[in-house]
Amino acid sequence: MQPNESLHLSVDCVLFGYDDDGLKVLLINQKKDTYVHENGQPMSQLPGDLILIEEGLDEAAERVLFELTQVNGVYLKQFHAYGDPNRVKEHKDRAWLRSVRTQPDQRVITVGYLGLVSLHDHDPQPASFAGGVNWVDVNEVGPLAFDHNAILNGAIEALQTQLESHHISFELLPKKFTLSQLQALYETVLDKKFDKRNFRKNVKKMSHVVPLDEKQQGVMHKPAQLFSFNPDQIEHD
Amino acid sequence: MQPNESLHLSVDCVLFGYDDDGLKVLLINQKKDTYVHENGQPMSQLPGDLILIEEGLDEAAERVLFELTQVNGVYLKQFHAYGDPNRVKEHKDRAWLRSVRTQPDQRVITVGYLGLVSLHDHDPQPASFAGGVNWVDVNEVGPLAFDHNAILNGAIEALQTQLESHHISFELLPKKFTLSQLQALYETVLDKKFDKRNFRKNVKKMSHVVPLDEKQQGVMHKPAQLFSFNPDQIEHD
DNA sequence: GAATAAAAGTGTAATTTCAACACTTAGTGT
DNA sequence: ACACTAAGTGTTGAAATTACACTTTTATTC
Repeated sequence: MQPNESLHLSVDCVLFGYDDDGLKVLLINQKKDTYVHENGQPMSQLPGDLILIEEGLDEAAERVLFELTQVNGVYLKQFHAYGDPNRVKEHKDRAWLRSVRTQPDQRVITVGYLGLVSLHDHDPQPASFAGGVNWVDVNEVGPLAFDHNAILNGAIEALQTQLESHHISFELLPKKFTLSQLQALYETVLDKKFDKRNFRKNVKKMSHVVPLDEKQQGVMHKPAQLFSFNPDQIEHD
Repeated sequence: MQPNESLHLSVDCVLFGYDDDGLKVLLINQKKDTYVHENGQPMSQLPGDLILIEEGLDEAAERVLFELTQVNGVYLKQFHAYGDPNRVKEHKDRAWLRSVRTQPDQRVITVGYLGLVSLHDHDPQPASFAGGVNWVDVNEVGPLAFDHNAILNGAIEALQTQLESHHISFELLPKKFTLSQLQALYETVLDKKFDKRNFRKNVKKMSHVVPLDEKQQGVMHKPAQLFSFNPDQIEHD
C-alpha cells in the first residue's frame, strides 16, 4: 500500500458527430492484428491518449482530438473520471497494451470528455495514423476495448442531460439549419418524439435561435426557412 | 514533452453537513505553522489525500472520508476532476507541500467528491490527527489552500443541480424529519424561498416520502408530523 | 401548364401545472 | 384559561403543456 508512485492519466474523447442520418461516434481501430476480437474482427476504441506532463486536462483532450480529426474549437467538456484499478487489466486488452506501451502493466486513470461536431459543416478528416478511423452509429457500436463501452454510455447520458439544459444542440447542427433538423436532432438524442407545432412554439421562446433571410434550396417540396443561432445569447452553464 | 512518467492523483472530499442552523462544509487546518495566511491565520483546506496504487477512486474517497470523520456509508459521488498543471504550484502552498510531501514539485491531479451527511443523526467525530477539523458554514468559508475554493464552488453547484433531480435531500436530514425541515433544507441549498402550501403539495407527489405514525415531541407549539423516506423508491440517477 | 408528391408551416381548445394568498389547530408554558 | 409558536390546510387565476388536421410552397412528371 504505497501512495501512487507512478500511475498514468489519460483522456478519452467521446466525439459525437451528427448529420441527417443520425448520431455517430468516432471510433478508431488498431492496425495491430494482435488486437482483435475472438472472431478476428479488429477491436475498436475511443480516441484517447496519455496526457503530457505539462498539459492541462482540457488541453490534452483538445490535442488528442486535433491529432485524430484535425478539428479545432469544438465543444469539448469533461464528464467523468474512470479509475477502476483493473480497467486496463482485462485479458482481451493485454496483448495490445504490451505491444504499444513501455509500461503496459501501469494503472491508467482516464478522464472522459464529451465532444460534439456537426458532420454537415466541418467534415472532420480523421488522420488515420493509427489504423481505421470511423464514424459509427451510436446504436450499432459493438464491444469496445477496455471499459470504453461504459465510458460511451456515460457520455450518452451526459449528452442527454445537457442537451436541454446547456443549449448545446447547435454544436451538432450546420451553421444554418431548419427547424425540422433541430427537431430530428432532439428526437434522435433523446429517443423520443415531439409534436411539430409544440416544438416550434418552444423554439420561438429561445432567444438564441434566430431566423435568417434565407430558404432551403433544391428540395422537392416547400423549402424551409433557415435558422441560425446567436452565440452571444448562449449560456453554456 | 514526455508522457506522464510520474504524476500524482488525489481525491478531495467536499463533505457537506446539514443541521437546523445551516449547511456546513468540513475543513481541516494544518498544525504546521508554516502553512498560514499572511495574517498568521491557519490555512484551511478540503480533506483530501493521494490515492493508493491499488485503490479505486470511489474507494479512495471513502477511505479519506472515513479516516477524517469516522463516517461510513454516506452518499459520496465524484463530480469533477481538476487538473491544471499549476494547481499546486502557488507560492502560498509551496512551503507546506515541501514539509509534508516526498515529491513536493510533483504535479497533482485531483478528483472532487461530493459527500453528504446529516449532522442530526450521526454526528461525525472528526479524527483530528491533522490539526483542527471544523464544520464551517458554507457562507463563511475564507480563502483555502490550492484551488480548493474553486473545488468547493464546483461542489455547491453540483449539489444544487442534483438536489432536485437526484433525490439526495434525505442524505442531509435525520431519518425522521418534518416537512418544515425538508423545506428549510431546500431553501438553504437553493438559496430561494418556497411557499409552504405549494411545497407540501409537491412533497405529496413524491412516493418516496412516507408519513410516519409519529409526531415531534417536546416542542412549544403544535407538534409536526414526522416523515421518513423509503430508500427502495429512490432513483439516485 | 396541370397534376402530383413531399415536407413546411400554422392555431385553437382542453387539460394540467404553477403561483399567490390567510386563517385555524394543537401543543407548551405561565 | 390564556398566550405563544409553528403546523397544517384549499381555492382561484394565470401560465404552460398537450393533442390535434389542414393549407402552402416548391420540384417533378406527363
